[in-house]
Amino acid sequence: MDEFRETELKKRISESTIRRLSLYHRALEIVEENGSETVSSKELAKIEKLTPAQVRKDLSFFGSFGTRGLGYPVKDLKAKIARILGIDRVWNIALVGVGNIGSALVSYKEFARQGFKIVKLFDNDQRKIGSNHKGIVVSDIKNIVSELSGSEIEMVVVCVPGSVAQFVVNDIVKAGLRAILNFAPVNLKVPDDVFVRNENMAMELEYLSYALVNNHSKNRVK
Amino acid sequence: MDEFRETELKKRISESTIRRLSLYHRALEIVEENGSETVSSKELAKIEKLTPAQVRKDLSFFGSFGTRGLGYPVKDLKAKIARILGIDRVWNIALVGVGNIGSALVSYKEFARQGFKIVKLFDNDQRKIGSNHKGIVVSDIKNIVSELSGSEIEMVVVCVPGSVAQFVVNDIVKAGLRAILNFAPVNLKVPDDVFVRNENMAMELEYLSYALVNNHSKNRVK
DNA sequence: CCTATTTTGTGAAGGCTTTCACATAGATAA
DNA sequence: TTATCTATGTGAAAGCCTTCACAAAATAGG
Ligand SMILES: NC(=O)c1ccc[n+]([C@@H]2O[C@H](COP(=O)([O-])OP(=O)(O)OC[C@H]3O[C@@H](n4cnc5c(N)ncnc54)[C@H](O)[C@@H]3O)[C@@H](O)[C@H]2O)c1
Ligand SMILES: NC(=O)c1ccc[n+]([C@@H]2O[C@H](COP(=O)([O-])OP(=O)(O)OC[C@H]3O[C@@H](n4cnc5c(N)ncnc54)[C@H](O)[C@@H]3O)[C@@H](O)[C@H]2O)c1
Repeated sequence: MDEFRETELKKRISESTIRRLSLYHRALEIVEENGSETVSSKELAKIEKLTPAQVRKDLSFFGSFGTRGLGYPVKDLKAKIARILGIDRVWNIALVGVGNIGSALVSYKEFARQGFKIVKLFDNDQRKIGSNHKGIVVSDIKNIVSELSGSEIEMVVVCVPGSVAQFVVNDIVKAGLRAILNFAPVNLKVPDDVFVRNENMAMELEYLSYALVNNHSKNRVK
Repeated sequence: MDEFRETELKKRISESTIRRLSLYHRALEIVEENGSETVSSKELAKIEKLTPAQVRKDLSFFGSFGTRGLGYPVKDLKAKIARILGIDRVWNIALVGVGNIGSALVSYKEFARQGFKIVKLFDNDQRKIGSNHKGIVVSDIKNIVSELSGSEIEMVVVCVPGSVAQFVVNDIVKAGLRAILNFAPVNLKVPDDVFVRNENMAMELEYLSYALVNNHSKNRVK
């Protein structure tokens, strides 16, 4: 039953392919709501502004999910992508730094619906420790290693200031966790077997700035 | 004086190069704080976990900024990258949807320090319209087209629910704006000359999920 | 001034990703 | 059953990006 696990495949799957799988999954939710039983690579591509060939190629790395002349079965493909991404289960998550952005994430119910459950909060502010956020009591950051070690938590969202993010991450690694979503604008140093994804909003604004200044339009006249 | 504007260069600059320029800029701030006058491609690469060759290649698209045997002048290179990215000025920004994530962004002072000034807020909730957030009175979304048209605002951050994001964006485009940072988990349809960057946190969590499930470690044993 | 050392800038090579294009297989209809 | 149509799956080609490797340029030290 492990036919989609990458470790058993010859080819390395690229990061962009995995990111697009997320998009296909999202697109399939839309198609499913519309009540369609099947969907073509062309339709999926249109929803996420990609090419049909890209969609087919990406999916083909993991198997033959479609039917020629018909397309892909919506429910089935969605389940298969969920399985590939590992989102056919619940992930328990801890969040460190219950400030502006941390609070916003805790209040966001959609994550839980998608199987990403924030179940533990940490902070170092005495006014916050012990207080209740959306049913979760904020723990003292001092205890993070012992509270995460051997717990059911496998991912951590880091929402602390950049100046302390590396220290917090060192503790997360010490506790044996291997997946970190980082909002602090710093490059975190972690061992090779720990996965870090960065959310860098300033970088996106800077990209927009560059695009405007350089008039990067696709149909600009020279 | 426009020697770094892409429209005047032969080569197309890749998206990844521009994103890395943001990283170099951030790294240069660290180096500058350390008091160094010059910095090598090796040092810059180390800070952002890239290769020295990548750093040199990226910079070489825009000119020869370094001195052989010595490295790059920190202050000067930082200014040059800022100019390339268009962040050697202030950008006035509007934010639509003053909810969980929108409020967090408004409260984030670092953006203003970097030249990204949120100067206008919009919402459709009567309880929020007219209220004051960090010194800005929330405007009614009904007036967005007229209030943005011809204003000093050139970028918009979209923090509304996915179900209404496209409608809000249609108005932003109608008002003549061409740069959007979108937090809603939908693929926005815009004309070719409008730039959209998406912040998709669920996608990053899904990538972490995939990495954990597939044990994607760089030094894993087969 | 000369030599050793450092580090840039850059063609070329290599590697990776996307797009192309079509054989293939199943659907649909008569 | 046969013909027609549709859309997949996939090698091959094209395109793009990163890494290599080294000449060139400048420093530093004697
Ligand atoms: N707020 C935004 O819109 C935004 C945007 C982009 C990036 N970021 C980044 O996200 C991070 C958080 O930003 P924010 O605006 O929420 O800041 P914030 O100051 O509101 O929140 C930070 C929280 O971390 C806690 N904290 C500080 N040191 C800690 C420690 N050692 N251990 C545990 N908790 C600690 C603080 O008590 C606070 O609750 C920062 O790195 C910031 O640069 C924020
Ligand atoms: N909060 C998070 O952590 C988080 C994480 C990932 C993605 N997102 C996305 O960000 C967006 C905002 O999320 P949130 O948690 O802040 O939601 P929220 O409900 O707290 O805020 C949404 C705001 O938009 C306003 N709004 C609704 N319709 C509007 C309209 N037509 N015009 C103007 N304003 C309107 C609401 O009044 C509200 O103030 C959503 O698309 C969500 O999917 C949020």
